[in-house]
Amino acid sequence: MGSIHALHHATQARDSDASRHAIGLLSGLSAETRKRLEQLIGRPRILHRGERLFSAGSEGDSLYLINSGSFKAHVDSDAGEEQITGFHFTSDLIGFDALETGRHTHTLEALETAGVYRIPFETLQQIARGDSDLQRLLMKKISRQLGDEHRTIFMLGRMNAEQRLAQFFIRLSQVMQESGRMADELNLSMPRHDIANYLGLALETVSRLLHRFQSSGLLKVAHRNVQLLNLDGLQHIVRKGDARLAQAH
Amino acid sequence: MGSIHALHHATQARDSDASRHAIGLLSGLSAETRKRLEQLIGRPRILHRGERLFSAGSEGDSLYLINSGSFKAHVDSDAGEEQITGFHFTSDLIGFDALETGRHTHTLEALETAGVYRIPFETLQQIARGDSDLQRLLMKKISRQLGDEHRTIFMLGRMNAEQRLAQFFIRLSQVMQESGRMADELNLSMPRHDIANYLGLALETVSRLLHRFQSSGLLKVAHRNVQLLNLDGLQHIVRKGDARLAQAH
DNA sequence: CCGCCCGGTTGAGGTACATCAAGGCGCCGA
DNA sequence: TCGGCGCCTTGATGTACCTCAACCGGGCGG
Repeated sequence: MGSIHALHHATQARDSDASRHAIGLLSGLSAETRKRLEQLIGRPRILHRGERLFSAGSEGDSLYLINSGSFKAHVDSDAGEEQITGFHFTSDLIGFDALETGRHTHTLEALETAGVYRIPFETLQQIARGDSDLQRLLMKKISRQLGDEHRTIFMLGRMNAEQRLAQFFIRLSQVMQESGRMADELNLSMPRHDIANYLGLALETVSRLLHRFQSSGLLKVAHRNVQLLNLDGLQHIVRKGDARLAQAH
Repeated sequence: MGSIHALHHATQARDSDASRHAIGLLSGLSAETRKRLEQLIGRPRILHRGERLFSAGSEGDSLYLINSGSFKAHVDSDAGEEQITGFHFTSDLIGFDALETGRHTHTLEALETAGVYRIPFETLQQIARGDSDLQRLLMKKISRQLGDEHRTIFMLGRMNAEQRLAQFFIRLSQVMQESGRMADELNLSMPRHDIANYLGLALETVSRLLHRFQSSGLLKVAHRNVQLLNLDGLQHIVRKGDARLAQAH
């Protein structure tokens, strides 16, 4: 799911703090490289809900570092059908998809007010030429995205509805942990419609499953706030594909 | 589908010729770089059907250039369920998935006898440091894979069975064209089971659809040989999701 | 040349999900 | 305070596809 990073910030940091936060992701790099990167990126661009960072088919020669907020990435058919390929959140690096042809293969749309740094790819690569750590970091980020998409493909190809939703929450929880926040409370930044679309389900199915999960004591849902009460149980569903087994234990 | 490159070679070239072919994919690079690469790669490793180039979870510090033959890439659940994420064929560069953590996220298995060059990633990157064309080539290859996986995700999330199979053949046909061969005759290197798995369908469904496509005059299937008789019709199915429209015209 | 086995086809029946349809609820603006 | 409108929930029905099961045919070993 790209990095399935689509959570609300409970607190919105001041711009300067937030900036340091996202750029901090580039730690481990030499002071020299960091300095050059900081000069390169300038001020973040602000987007509001529904605004597009870029669209499928548009030209792209840059990467974008998400400083705050969240995005959905989607591809669209000629008929205008949309399929969300992943969600992205603070510290994600996006835009790799334009590298092959110079045009983006998917669209990135803000789920809430968000800020991103634009990083011209050519310049970034010049800097990377002199810093193998940065080179490695870039490869890691793009490789991670490949891994995320493999997981998404597995989900869509082999999992039933329960497994999909359970895995969705588990991965959101993991992302929370990685960014150092509570892993058992989620504030979803996307509507049910987008969750369903991402999972390849009808939104009614998602709604019913949420109800069932709550009845099973797996989680507690209030609007877009979700308390994860039994992560083991969710994990159990993903493995066995049967919710009844989860509450049995 | 990675590059959905899984076709038989109608003719098997001599080793030296085949080698030149795959390495030829690196054309556009400077003579100096090509020379260094050719020194780097040595002799190809030969794998037979069912053998694994690498497995999910295993350590990986190299890329692999497919010189001949074809592979399926798949991820597996704890329960041993397999989901094919893509097919790869001659001239594909694979193994990017290990870059993030040093371990592969999926398994690559030969569909037929195949030869691959191993390219240690660290060394490759050193060479790339002095050659921005090679750097760009690497990025293009990995970016292409991202684009392929986006298409796969769309297929699994939004398309019905007919659309999936039609798209499968269209993409195989495109790959044929790119490698300069007849675009209307396919010699599949994978069994029905793998096609079905990749498309997220039961193999019986694939079998029935093949029959229907043949009845509609869209293609002619004999064992693993498939003649594409009406690519426009297939394209029509992908767009509209309704085979009856295809034969109507 | 025969028989087996694997990959593929064909058929009958079940089901997990989508679709269609009718509310409910919280939020915003008047 | 009251509509009105998104967003979500809940229920009733339909169906695309899966599952189970029998069968077919070609290739290969004996």
